[in-house]
Amino acid sequence: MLTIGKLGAQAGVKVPTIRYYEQIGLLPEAGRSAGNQRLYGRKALERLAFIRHARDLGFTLEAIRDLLSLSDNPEQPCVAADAIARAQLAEVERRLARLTALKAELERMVVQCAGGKIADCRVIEVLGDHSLCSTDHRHLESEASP
Amino acid sequence: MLTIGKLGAQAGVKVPTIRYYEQIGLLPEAGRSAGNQRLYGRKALERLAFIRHARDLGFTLEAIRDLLSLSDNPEQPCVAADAIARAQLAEVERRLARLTALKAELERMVVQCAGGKIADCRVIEVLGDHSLCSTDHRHLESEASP
DNA sequence: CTAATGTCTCTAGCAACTATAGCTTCAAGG
DNA sequence: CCTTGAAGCTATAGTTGCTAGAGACATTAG
Ligand SMILES: [Zn+2]
Ligand SMILES: [Zn+2]
Ligand SMILES: [Zn+2]
Ligand SMILES: [Zn+2]
Repeated sequence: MLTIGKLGAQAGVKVPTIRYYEQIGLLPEAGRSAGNQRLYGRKALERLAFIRHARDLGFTLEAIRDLLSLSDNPEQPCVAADAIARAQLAEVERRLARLTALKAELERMVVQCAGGKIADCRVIEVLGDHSLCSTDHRHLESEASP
Repeated sequence: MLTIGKLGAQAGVKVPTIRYYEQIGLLPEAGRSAGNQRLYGRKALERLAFIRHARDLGFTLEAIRDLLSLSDNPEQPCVAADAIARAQLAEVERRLARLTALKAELERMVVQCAGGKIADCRVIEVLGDHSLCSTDHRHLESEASP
């Protein structure tokens, strides 16, 4: 049996994060020691490692919640899980496209600046006027984190 | 003079967002009409467009605050502005590298799944075990938004 | 003049944590 | 056995960049 600190160290997750996952129902309520401290077994470690890895791959906690409940029913078909993964892949591809455009614009800005006064700075100038940009990089749809 | 709604429409920024920018001091307090409604001139529109464009390029509000105060001093040298832009470029490049790795892993997962039961699903399997990954895609340093 | 927008303030909520405060429990050394 | 320090507990508030709602006032079109 692991204390919360050991569990966190093994899974690479900070202690308050584990408590947060329990609070939002992503981890089941842990058993407690005589002194009211949480205790975890191998299953909890596996579940937490799953969460951690999925987070590292950019899945949202909502998606992870669904993936976990799917993985609790091993006899079901896996199409739903695959769909979640494909949606995540599509999301990553959209961000990649946008970031690639941003990178191009930022490089252009930085390269074009001759390094004089603010009044002549290309960085400031381009930031004030999107028509100086070479791509249409604007935020069209919503976008989430990492 | 523009009302807040017209200003937002011209700059492509939602009305509550403008009020939010004023609240956090990114926009100066607007003048008011007789009936206490905010009124904006050309300078406010330019400033808001600058903010919007910088946001679209991924700068944080903190960075934008600095850029704006730099652009208010046109006689100063522009090295500080260029440094902010270069830092943003570096940030974008780091995210790009990470997202590229994520994309590779997600593609591998999706392709390898044969589409049977959850118990045999490669997606679920890989999520539970990072050693099945081909790259080290983990969250090493902190990372900010889109 | 009335009805439909538009605007006002204020508060609360979103994701996914992180930090703080003030307490209790545990493990190890003397 | 006792003390000290680390680790654990709860609860609350803060982070970023907005967005949504309630309820009241202003403006404008017909
Ligand atoms: Zn410059
Ligand atoms: Zn642009
Ligand atoms: Zn599958
Ligand atoms: Zn992995």
